[in-house]
Amino acid sequence: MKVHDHQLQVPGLRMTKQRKEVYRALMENQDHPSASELFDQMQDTESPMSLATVYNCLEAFVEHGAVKQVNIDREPSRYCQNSTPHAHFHEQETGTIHDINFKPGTSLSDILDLPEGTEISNLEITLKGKLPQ
Amino acid sequence: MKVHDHQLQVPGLRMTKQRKEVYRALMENQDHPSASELFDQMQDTESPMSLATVYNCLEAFVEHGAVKQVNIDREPSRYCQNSTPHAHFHEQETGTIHDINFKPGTSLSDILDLPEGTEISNLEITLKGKLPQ
DNA sequence: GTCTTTTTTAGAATAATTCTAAGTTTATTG
DNA sequence: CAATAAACTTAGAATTATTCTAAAAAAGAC
Repeated sequence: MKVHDHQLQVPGLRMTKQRKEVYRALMENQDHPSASELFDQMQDTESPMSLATVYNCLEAFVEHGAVKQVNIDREPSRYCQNSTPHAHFHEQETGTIHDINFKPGTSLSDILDLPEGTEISNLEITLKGKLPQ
Repeated sequence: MKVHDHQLQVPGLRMTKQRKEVYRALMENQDHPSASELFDQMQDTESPMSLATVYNCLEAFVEHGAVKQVNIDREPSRYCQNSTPHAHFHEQETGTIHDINFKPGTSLSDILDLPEGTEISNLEITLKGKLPQ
């Protein structure tokens, strides 16, 4: 069994060789690549694939909750291997995207004036600005 | 002086008749229209205008901080007359977008694990789900 | 009024994403 | 295993929100 093989599974999803490669690329990189950046990476693997397939794979992962799709402004979607709830910080100077975790024990309803009984199925928090150096 | 005329000003921005109409439409409606919805509305006014102009006007308002551009998923941008910091709730069944205010005295840094000294220039919070009837 | 800058405009261009329809792979069933 | 069905991949076309272009119109400055 190769290193990392145990990670290359998404429950309920058939893992074709294309999906494995896309998933591996996402898991191994800490940045937030776009579909076309992933497509470029895929050309150097054992299973180069079409851009449509990259999109198809990503869509399947997102639908299965294994990957998060990150939309900032009208820029191309980016994809995030961290599927737990978290926020994104978009550093203005570099364009880098950082994951920001919630403080333990807190939740959005601590600061938002939401009616009682609101059911949240999805949330996206994006900050833009400058991180200290 | 007509009703509402006093509102039709954006500091630092020349108010052409096209901009006045777009701004009025945004201020008078509580929904979050897209550029093309605004374009349609503009056809019934005294100064029907091109779609490019609607986009130009909106861009100017957003740059001047008078209007907020709301991006949800990859849907067309929507525009929000509420330029103060707030969140957006996207009701799944109807597609309606509601403004959600912050609880007084709270801020995002109450719940997010941000490094000290972080400068936030912009934030976007979008929730999706169901509001109680 | 003349000059300069800004704005508007129609239409073309761009680009991320989705669609289509055919081919390929994988799973299932007898 | 062979046959069939279902799911996946693919190249290329289509879609579509938005931006760009270059020329005309409007507004402001002098």
